[in-house]
Amino acid sequence: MWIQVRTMDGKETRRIDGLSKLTLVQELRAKIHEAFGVEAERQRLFYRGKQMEDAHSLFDYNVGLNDIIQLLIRQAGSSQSTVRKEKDAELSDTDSGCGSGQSESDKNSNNGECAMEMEGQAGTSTQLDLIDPGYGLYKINECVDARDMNMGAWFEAVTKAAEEDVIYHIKYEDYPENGIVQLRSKDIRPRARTILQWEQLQVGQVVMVNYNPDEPKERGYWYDAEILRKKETRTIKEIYTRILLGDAGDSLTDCKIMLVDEIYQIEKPGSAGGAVSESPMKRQNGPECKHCKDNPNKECKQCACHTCGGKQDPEKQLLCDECDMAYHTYCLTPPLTIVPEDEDWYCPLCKIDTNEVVLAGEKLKESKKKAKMASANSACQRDWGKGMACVGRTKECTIVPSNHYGPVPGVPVGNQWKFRVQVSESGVHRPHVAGIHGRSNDGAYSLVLAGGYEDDVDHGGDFTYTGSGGRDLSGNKRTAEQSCDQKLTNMNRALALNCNAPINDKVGADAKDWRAGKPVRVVRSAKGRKHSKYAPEEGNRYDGIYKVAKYWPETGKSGFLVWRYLLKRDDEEPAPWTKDGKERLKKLGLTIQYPEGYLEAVANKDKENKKREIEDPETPSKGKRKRKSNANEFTSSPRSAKGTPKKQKLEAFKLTAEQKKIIKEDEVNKKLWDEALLSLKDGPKFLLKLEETFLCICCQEVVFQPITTDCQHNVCKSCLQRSFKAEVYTCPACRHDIGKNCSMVVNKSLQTLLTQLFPGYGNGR
DNA sequence: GGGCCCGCAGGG
DNA sequence: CCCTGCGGGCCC
Repeated sequence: MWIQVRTMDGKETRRIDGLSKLTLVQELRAKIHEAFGVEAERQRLFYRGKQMEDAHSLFDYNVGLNDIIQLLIRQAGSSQSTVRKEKDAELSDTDSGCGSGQSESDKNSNNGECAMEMEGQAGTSTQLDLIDPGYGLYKINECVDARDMNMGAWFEAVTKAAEEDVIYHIKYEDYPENGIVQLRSKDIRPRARTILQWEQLQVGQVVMVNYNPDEPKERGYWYDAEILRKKETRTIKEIYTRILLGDAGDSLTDCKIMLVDEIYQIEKPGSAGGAVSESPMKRQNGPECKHCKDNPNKECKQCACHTCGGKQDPEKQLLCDECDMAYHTYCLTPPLTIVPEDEDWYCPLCKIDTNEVVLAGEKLKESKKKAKMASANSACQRDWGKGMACVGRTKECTIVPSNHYGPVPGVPVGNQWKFRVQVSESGVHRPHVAGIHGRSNDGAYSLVLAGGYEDDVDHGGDFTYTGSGGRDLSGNKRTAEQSCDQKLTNMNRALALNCNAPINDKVGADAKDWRAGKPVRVVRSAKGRKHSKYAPEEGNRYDGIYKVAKYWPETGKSGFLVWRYLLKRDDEEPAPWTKDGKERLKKLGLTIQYPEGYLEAVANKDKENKKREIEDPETPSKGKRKRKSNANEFTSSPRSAKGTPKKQKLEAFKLTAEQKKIIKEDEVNKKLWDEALLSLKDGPKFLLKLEETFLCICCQEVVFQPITTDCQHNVCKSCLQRSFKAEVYTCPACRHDIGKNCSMVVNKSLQTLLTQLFPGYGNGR
């Protein structure tokens, strides 16, 4: 498998090949060193906002195919705090220290960066008299938020002094030990006090959110963030953001915000007019200690004395230099009477037992789901996850719902994909492995012919198909020999329901009028070539709509009962193996599709193998040979795919006369239509263009019940209503004032067209 | 070539 | 949550 590594500033992105799911972060670092020339020690790696630690694998972090990992480059020869920080990062993961994985050095990071003026006075300072220094935007004793220069998070602070309007002397309310810190005015702003409602949150907006880079599911510190996506269903509300780490442009992309009802508006400098002396409601940071949640009355062996758990006598607690645990001098055996003067002190556990295994085991303590996975239990010697067998989807078809019958708009008969996961992404056949997609009390939407059952007969225009089940799949298998009778349940029942006849689970049924049955999308896989000459040469091909003409139980070759189905083709688009069909494929310029970046990965692998063979020509191990032949097999086909005639004129997408008429009627969207219609020449791709053109900015799907605004944007009626409910009366796309009294008339012409071109797309909305 | 066995996705 | 499954790569 391969991934992308991108520098934090987004300026450089390189792909890293030859990875497996079991690749460790330290191994990845070596490859990044090769690709970027950045030594492992200088790399800070983030995946979905989470910092990656050496001992873990890509699988541990759920890194998927072609995902992006962000690289933050440490300055070479940076101060001790860097080293310290790295140690903390490791500890944060073992959960041995304090806090929600937010290291002590982060909080103190101003130490090295800013001049400090120690002031005897401690404690928080609210309700003090505001003093106007005579210049600048803030008064003395004003409640502000101040940025920590190293981590980029904002903390509640109070101004203590000012020099001109450039430097403010501030004091962090929760970190009196930091003393007085000098900051420039750009790193200070009025204390956040406005919580934004869900409806007020818009894509592109920059707000202040709570986020924890080490433990994204936990409460953390307060960062500025740009909203990238909003997702809302009946039960969930999700916001994905780009976390901004200071003003150097560093950011963490695709960070999911857990606390969506604690998102603050960013106050403009000077907006408080110096009026804020009483602090607004205190914002909550993540607890320093996950175990006791910072409860001072609770004993805690994690953040307080590791022996007694007591929090008293902090000055008598010794910190172990290995595990960072604290021990009262008097809780040790034998007790110490004085604090030792040595630089390093190791606790009894670390001194005796430096075995890391326990810690490593703790590290791998993952989510419940992961714990149940086979790879977590079995010792798993074998490598896996290098290829396309275990990858997840990177896209999802939203143009039609998953229970959609009939063709998927924009996917012509003859469309071909290398892997099943791509077929799933396209929406044509969603299950990853299963042959039938359906619901047992509704019907089947699609099936795949892959030669998995050898009693199946394929004549192209019709074929017989065998149901699923009746196999012993224990041992985590996906297929096996028939070992018991199949039942007409689950997917078998679903497929039977497509037949135009009352359901019968005893003897099956014949359709009265087979064409009147529910449509099934049929995909043929190259695996079916063993038995069928209609199977494609490579990958999986969409062959159009079939109907279930009849189904019946039968004793299969195995001797067990199986359910069998006769399907007949009923599609106007010609089948890919017919003369017409072949011509059409040419006209549409259809070629097999590979996952993004797949061909490069194969090419790189090929190169690697060749190189290895030159370096080591005498001992080509069996494994190497095999891999090489595989790679060649892959690379040869794409070449022929690329060789398709380029100048061949593509068949344009055809709109009906009526559709053309309605487009003219949709005058308010003339500009958009004019541009979209230019893509008619691209055939089925026209629909993709349309999808893009009429995407609702709120829900990120094709607009449903569209309202066309004066500013010529199209938004779903329900999305706009939601916005109005929150008393936001501006266009979600451009902020143009729509007016409270907007009548919200649905653009009927547009709705008619979209329904025709994307049948069923609004179902369930 | 063939057995083995992994996560993902979906339904129930 | 659990169960199922006409993929697909590893390794003998």
